[in-house]
Amino acid sequence: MILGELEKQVLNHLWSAGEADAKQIHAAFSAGRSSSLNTIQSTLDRLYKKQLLSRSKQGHAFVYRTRVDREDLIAQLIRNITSDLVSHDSQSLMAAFVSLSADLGDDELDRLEAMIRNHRRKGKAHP
Amino acid sequence: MILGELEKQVLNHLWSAGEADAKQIHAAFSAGRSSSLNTIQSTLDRLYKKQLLSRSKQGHAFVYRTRVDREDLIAQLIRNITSDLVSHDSQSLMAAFVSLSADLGDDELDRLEAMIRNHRRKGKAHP
DNA sequence: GTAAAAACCGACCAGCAATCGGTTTTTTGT
DNA sequence: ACAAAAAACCGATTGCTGGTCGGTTTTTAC
Repeated sequence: MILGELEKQVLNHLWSAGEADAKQIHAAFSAGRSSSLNTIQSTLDRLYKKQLLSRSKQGHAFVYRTRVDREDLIAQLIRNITSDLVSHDSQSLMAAFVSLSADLGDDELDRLEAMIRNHRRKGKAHP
Repeated sequence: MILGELEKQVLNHLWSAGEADAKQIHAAFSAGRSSSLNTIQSTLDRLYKKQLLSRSKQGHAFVYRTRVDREDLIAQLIRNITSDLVSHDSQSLMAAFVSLSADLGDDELDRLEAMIRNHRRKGKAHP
């Protein structure tokens, strides 16, 4: 699965806003990016069909919410894009990630190491 | 930039073989995947135009080589696919990666930590 | 110099994101 | 209940990219 620009922006908005309907998103985007309300609706529908959003009618219009966490979606996208490129071992992926984090500061590296430690603990506690 | 299946397979082959011409790749793929020699040539040409391959005439035909390391390409793909999704902070990307490495074993986590340490040293030594 | 091999050109199809006009359905206000 | 407004839905178009080759030109080899 691949995501377009507008789709990503809509997801971003929903991650920070929590929930919104097409009209609200259109209003929020009107400053800067201009897409018709219909376009926003189509995009929401596409994301809904991709099962990245859930929706329910609250009052007049559909209100959309994300169905995935940002990190999980990113992880999924990475998995897709790198499949067939990192088949057997995870070595390349790890190396790629380290190279990717070339501009990480010391404190960010600290946090990453902490995450790894935490991940390790969780793996042990929750087999 | 996004890569198709065949493009990835061609890159994989070149990473392991070192170098090859269209005919050799076509021959290597003939068992399993079947694409015409022309298709392989087109794919090589597309990758060449994307500057992912270099080529030179050795003897009769163009011989292609990769111009990027596997890890660097993966890193670039990740950067592209996640742009606009991880703009301001790198936190999400790190979290995504940790979630991505859910199936990493202890020794792989060890290696990852070693890579981070090494990366840190390099950053200090080479500012 | 001719025949084989390779490169190149151009075309076509498929899939997907973005775009939006127009129509139907639903909601709302009187 | 009905008309107006809002929202959802349908369908079409455009643009881009990968995969696929046929056919033609250029290069190489004998």
